[in-house]
Amino acid sequence: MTLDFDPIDEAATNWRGAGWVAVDAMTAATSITRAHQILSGRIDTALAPLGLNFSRFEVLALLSFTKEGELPLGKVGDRLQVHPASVTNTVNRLEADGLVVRKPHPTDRRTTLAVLTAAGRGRVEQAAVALAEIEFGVAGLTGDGRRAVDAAILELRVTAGDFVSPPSQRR
Amino acid sequence: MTLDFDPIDEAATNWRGAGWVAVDAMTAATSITRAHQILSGRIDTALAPLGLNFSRFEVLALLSFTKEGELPLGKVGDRLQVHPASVTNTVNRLEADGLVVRKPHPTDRRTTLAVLTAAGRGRVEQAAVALAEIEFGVAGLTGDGRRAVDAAILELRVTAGDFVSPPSQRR
DNA sequence: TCCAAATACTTTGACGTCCAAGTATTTGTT
DNA sequence: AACAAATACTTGGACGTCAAAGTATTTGGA
Repeated sequence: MTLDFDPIDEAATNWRGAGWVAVDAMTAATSITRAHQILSGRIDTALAPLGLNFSRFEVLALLSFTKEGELPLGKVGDRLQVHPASVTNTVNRLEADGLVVRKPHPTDRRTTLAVLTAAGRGRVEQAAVALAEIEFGVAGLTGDGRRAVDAAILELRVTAGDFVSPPSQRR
Repeated sequence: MTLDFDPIDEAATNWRGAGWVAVDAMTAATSITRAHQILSGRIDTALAPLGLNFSRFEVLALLSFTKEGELPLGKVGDRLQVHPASVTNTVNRLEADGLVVRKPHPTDRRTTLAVLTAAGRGRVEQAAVALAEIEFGVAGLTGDGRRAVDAAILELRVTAGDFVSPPSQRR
């Protein structure tokens, strides 16, 4: 199923031939889409033996960075930039697997906390190792390539309103 | 819901603090994931009034580049690098909207052709204009940024086995 | 104090993607 | 010629995501 030509390059040629504009924008968008497909596949494959996927892993990792290992569900969504319904769904699964527990917020009864269990803490450590081993799916990207991608996408994220001020000290 | 810090930068700091390795790989992977979210959202928003999403648009565009406006479903999947089941699903919807018609292959009865209808051809032209107007969601990426992203991700796609030989004449 | 508006989360439903299995047809070998 | 293997597509099921609506609780005025 491997092609003997670059499908994105091919698409660009076709677009120009059809007289369509914004070809460079199209190739950039298509490249990013394909890169995401590749990463997502590699990462999910690496995490599957641990019963995790990237979303679930991200939640566990986020919790593990907090002092108490707990965070309101809403905060989780904000940090990871995912829809509230997705947070609910992800936490449901983590809870079913005993990696996280829901706990009422001590003072605000609207709020629910996700709390990392001991099992969850162990699991996230394993997962971090597994992901480091496959370099988060970006094996194939040199250090320069990674920096270039980060820098370019930073512009994109700023225009999307991900955050207001430029990071104080970006390496 | 806009944060006052860069969540990816924040994550990198946390990872280093936890003593986890492959931090640069993590940020690259996270950047790409977030970029995909942003693009996908912008593109789907632009296409929604036309009753399309990016997948459906890609199929129509691909068909429109062929001489006869038709292609076997399998070829569509190969070119767009999506799962056969997804092609079936996408073509089902396009067919329900009258943008495409299924036709038996003249000589191989296993094969089904997707054929662009007149309505489909009109729709894809409109969609191409709509997408050019929003620059495929990559507004915010400079020309340099787009080239950097293309080049970096090309390495990634090659290691993923997307195609065998480097493109003969990549601009 | 009272109540409309905001906030936090869940539920439901529409889609999309992939995998695995199933059906039909063609190829390649013996 | 016969048949196992490969190819092409569809189906069904498990998951994931998002939008919109629903429930509960807190906030911020009037």
